[in-house]
Amino acid sequence: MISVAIVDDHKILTEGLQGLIDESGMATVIGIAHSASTCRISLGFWKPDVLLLDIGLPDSSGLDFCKEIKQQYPQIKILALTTHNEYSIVKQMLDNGASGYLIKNAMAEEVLAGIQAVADGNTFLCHEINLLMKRPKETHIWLSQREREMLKLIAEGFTNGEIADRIFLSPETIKSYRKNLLLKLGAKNTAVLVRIAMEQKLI
Amino acid sequence: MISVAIVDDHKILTEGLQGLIDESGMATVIGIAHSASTCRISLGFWKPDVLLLDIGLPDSSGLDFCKEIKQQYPQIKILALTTHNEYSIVKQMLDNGASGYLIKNAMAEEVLAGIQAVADGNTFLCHEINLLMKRPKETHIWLSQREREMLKLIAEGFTNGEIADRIFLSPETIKSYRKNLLLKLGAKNTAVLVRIAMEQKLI
DNA sequence: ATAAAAAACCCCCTTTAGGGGATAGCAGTG
DNA sequence: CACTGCTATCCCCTAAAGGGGGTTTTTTAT
Repeated sequence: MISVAIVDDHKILTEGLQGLIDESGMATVIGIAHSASTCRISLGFWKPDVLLLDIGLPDSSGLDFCKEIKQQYPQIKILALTTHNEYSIVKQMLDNGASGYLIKNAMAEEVLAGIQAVADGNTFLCHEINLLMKRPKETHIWLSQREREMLKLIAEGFTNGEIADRIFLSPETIKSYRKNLLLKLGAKNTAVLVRIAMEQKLI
Repeated sequence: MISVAIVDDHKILTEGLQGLIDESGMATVIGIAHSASTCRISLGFWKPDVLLLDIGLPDSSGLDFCKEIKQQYPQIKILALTTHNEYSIVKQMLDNGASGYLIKNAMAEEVLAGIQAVADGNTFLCHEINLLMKRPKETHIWLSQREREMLKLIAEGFTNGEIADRIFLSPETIKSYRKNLLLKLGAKNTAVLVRIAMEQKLI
């Protein structure tokens, strides 16, 4: 019997999940938390095999929280359960140690299949996410650390000069990065750049 | 007994909701749809008293769908059930005919209270949304039709001149709108303008 | 009735962004 | 070893945005 813990602030969803998992016979829910902080306290007691983790938690990003849990409890398999179907979010989640990724409109069967798969040490992606990740590389936008940093500063309204001062680079360098970002994201100008960045959840 | 229909693409959530409502004794779920199109077909047969409606449907915006349903079936009370806690979304939903608004991290009791309230002809907002809507007017951002239109065109990357051509106005007028938008949203430049617009779901 | 708003328009001037290049070190990979 | 990607730098020039004013008409709400 696989022990499962759930962290999600959608209370109705967690109740539904609990019923679904407990009735499956293959796994049992040993704990539910509605925030990262309460989960942090209880996780040591629960010691679940699998943790179902949402990203939009009220007090923390599931992305950071995933990394944190994996460092403290490397044996716990993390199965992301979110509404996000953007490449950058999925990639970050997997990079941060998640063993699987489900989107919330997945079928109930996929949740159970995912729990089974990650408990067995495999990686599991639900159908829609699997299709997303298998798309040719060119359709995915992926930026370097510096580029993401730049993008954040641009979206915060800093000019090239201000960014240069802030991160101790030449304004001309910032200009180059900016041009490159426009190219990479296929944006005509800053307005579109910021829009795409937010749509793709790059910032 | 209040008859309830649910439209939401999160299958696990709808199952949980169904159990919750059916067990309450005060209402019964007579239909579930996972998309606007399937709901559109079934709604005439179901004739529910209350419709629980999500916004992030795969094939349509719940905002538009709400207006559509209200026009065709004015007697059906619509209770929004979404993840969005932005003023503009709540306001648009209520303007489009919704009788109530719940966010998905609300307590189970609030869902039942909401169903009861809207079935009785009252307006119902869950606790968090009630607080949000009661905040002083100045903290809410609300734009005119023209301003929203402008904002969309700016976020699509059009320059003042291009926008002017497109909507047959003087480029100087567009400039004025732009300056005004920066003021209203408290944005330093276009990058911040677009970011805030997307954060507040104004576009 | 009258006061807000929304909607539309105009001028001057400065700053910032964008389009077009080009160069070069340095890390990791086949 | 060549190649690719990331980092960082520089120049020229044009286009666009932003800051500071200002006016008028129409619509909408009280």
